[in-house]
Amino acid sequence: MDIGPRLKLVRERYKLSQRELAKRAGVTNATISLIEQNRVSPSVSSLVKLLEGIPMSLADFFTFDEPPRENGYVFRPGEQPDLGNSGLRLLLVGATVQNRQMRMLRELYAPGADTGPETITHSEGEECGLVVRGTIELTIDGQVNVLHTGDGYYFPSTLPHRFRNIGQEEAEIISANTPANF
Amino acid sequence: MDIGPRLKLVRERYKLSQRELAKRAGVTNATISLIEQNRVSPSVSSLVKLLEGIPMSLADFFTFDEPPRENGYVFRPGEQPDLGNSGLRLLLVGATVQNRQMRMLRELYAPGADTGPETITHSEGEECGLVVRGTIELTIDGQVNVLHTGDGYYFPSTLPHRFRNIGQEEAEIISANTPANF
DNA sequence: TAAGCTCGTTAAATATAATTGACAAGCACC
DNA sequence: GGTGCTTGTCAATTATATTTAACGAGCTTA
Repeated sequence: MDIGPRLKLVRERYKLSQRELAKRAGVTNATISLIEQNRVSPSVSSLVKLLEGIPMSLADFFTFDEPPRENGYVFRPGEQPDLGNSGLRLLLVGATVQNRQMRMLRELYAPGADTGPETITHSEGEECGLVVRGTIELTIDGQVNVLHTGDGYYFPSTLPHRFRNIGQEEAEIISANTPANF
Repeated sequence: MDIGPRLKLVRERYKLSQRELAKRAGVTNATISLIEQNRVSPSVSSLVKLLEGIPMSLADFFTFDEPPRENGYVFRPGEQPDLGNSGLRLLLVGATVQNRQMRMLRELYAPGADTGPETITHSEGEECGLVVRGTIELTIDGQVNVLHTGDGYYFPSTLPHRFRNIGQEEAEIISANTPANF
């Protein structure tokens, strides 16, 4: 992932010159020039300063993508970036949507795939989903539920939770959460 | 956003010691120690190396958040009331949730089923969805799109829109919209 | 008890990033 | 042509990050 071109893209999209952004971010224009040429790899703290000058979050920056190709509202499978890791694919619907209010994911769990032995907790928000295929063990606040095709869930993101594919085949969930930031 | 604790959280979730991760990532353990204490702000290139050793993408890392907590959160098919009409079933996930922030529907379109010749427009909100099965013609603001299995959409509810099953078989969409009231 | 391992931390040396101060190219205006 | 402004780039200095090499704490085994 080259930070340089990406930063340049973002900066130009916001119609800022190197010097303008530098002033807002509290760094020098030379820094931006070198970063955009990939001649240095900025420290995270510098990158944060730059993004605050835009402004944009780190998460937005790294999930930033080219503007929509069709009419901007339809997202084909190839246009759904994978936010997951091995055994667990998390395909984001609407990747290029800015300032989103919610996030929809197509979640594909390999047999045995797991969101991790430790549960996940967020500081706010709600999430819901529906099992399209397979068998999922969903643990919410210590309570274990087994979900089959057609079963859904809806819970506050503040509760610790964990997803696990306990079936022999791949499992698929369509999920949505709000607000969009994890 | 403190990188240090975040890195530590991620590293420990993957049950790696500083030295183990250092070896995989091709950096020294001292580097990881200093980063996790926020005594230095790593360069992006170093952070990338570390995440490759886990492995995890930058986007994942920065959208990763603190874990959670809460329950009666699972909804079986028989507990999903139908809000639709003939030819179009709209099954609500999480019917008993109070003061919901969003609404998820399992939408089942009989062949030819239609949300109506007139388009729908709302005063606010966003909606997104994913086609799980079948072929749907989605018209947004006059633009016609044909969606197949795996295709998704995300658009502001203020745009006039219409869904129609143009396939020979039943089509299924999982959708979410926010806020929850139509 | 001591040897041998792992863990995370640290001071000093080295490598890299950020700033300072300058340059040339482009453009507008007179 | 000349002045003044903007743009992005660069060399040398300074500030910061990373490595090297060490330390103490904790644990296991002999």
